Amino acid sequence: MKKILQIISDAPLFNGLSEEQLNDVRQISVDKFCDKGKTIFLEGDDCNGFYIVADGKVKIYKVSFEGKEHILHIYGPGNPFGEVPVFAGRKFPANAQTLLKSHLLFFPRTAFVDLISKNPSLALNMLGVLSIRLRQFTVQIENLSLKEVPGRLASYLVYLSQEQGRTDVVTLNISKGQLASLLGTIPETLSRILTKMNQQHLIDTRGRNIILKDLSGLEDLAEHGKLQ
Amino acid sequence: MKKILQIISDAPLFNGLSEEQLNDVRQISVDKFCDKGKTIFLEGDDCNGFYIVADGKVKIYKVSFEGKEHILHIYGPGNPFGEVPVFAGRKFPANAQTLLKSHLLFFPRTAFVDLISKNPSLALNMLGVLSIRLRQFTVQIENLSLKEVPGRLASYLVYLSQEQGRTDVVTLNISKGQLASLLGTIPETLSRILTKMNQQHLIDTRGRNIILKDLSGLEDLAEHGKLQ
DNA sequence: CCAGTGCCTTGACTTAAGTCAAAAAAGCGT
DNA sequence: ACGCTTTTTTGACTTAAGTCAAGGCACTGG
Repeated sequence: MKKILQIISDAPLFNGLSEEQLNDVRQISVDKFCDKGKTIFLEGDDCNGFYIVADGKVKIYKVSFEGKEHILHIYGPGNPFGEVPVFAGRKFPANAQTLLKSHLLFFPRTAFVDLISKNPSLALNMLGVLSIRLRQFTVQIENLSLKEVPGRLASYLVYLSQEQGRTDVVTLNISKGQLASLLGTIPETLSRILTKMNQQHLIDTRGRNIILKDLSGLEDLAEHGKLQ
Repeated sequence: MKKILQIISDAPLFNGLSEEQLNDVRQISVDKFCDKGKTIFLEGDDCNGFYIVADGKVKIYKVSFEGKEHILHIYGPGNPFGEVPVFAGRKFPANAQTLLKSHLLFFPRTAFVDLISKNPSLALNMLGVLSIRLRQFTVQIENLSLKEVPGRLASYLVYLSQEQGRTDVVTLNISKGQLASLLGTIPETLSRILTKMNQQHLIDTRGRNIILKDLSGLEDLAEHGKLQ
């Protein structure tokens, strides 16, 4: 287990804070250890603070009345989540569950708000975090409403390629079922589209490794939308 | 034209600020008058500040490669927009255009960041604004990926009913074409669904006035999704 | 090594919603 | 009130993607 102060100082949210400020942050943090598959909160739950992933993986998701699930984000070490109700009303807007055994840091609402009020740079960092989220959501909404599933998948592969710094091959760090949910579709459809992309020599799937045989073709598909 | 100070003190973003702080805000604001249909910024444009609608109406939207448009928000007096790049990178994530002749207040980036650094309550207000946006986006994403168009329309009507404080009738303040774009569909589909809802005595459309004949039926549809 | 479980793929079918085209209705300025 | 433009509706058709059901694959633990 990494030292808490180390985790905190590595998190983008606390970037650029002084030693003293980091210590203040540490003072108010509370450790929480969760097994895989543990529900952290549910949509509509009252919120009295937010979390940062110290270790492990967490999914943030919505569920329809029929039980269908749409994953909004998957967060790993250093990522905060559940901040919305800290600043706007008191209820969580979505559900959170661990995908792996995880170590979380919990920051109680009032103590954190006090801290932000006293540290302008922490406030600006938090504004940055929320703004980046908003930007990501605009992309997600654009994908959902203006692109078809092949375009969304291509976008995701291109994004992974940038994320992992490779143009030849990418590795999925989630299951294909979860990927389907993240792309706003179902596993069957995702599977069929992967097959089609294989046939058209855009990619070559090897389990969770996907060989990018035609990155510019994928970029094109991500932009213009139509497959085949 | 309302006095600038009045507009500023009415905006939720500046709620609870002192007389002096409001004056500081006013000092850095720049007036901008736009005709109807004027593009304020385009996705990818460099940003050096954000706006508040003083008067008029503005749409924030994304455009697909084929030119199809999805409206993310429609903002009226008191609403800020274009804040994302102020705190996260420098480019606008979407397009903005006036729907009416409008009066905007522009806040230059650096001056505003200085102001926020000195006024914790302004920082908290801005965090609140961004958090509310995030919450709205989670609802939009849920609607797009987990509900069909009838469910989205029903949600919107229920929302309007709450917004306008009436359970018997609501008034659209945008065209049906714009509503279609806001719901992530096209005018033809929206029109067909309105006809169906009429047939099932859920509503009764009278131009831009929609009589809610069965609000609980609409709530049910918004929740469970299926029409007919 | 084999059974068992969960994950992924494939096939046949259904359906929601998009496209294209045209008509009808509603607004708007003169 | 008139003609013009824009918005909305309707119809016939196409298509992307969902549903349901079955089968294959792959990893796990005994």
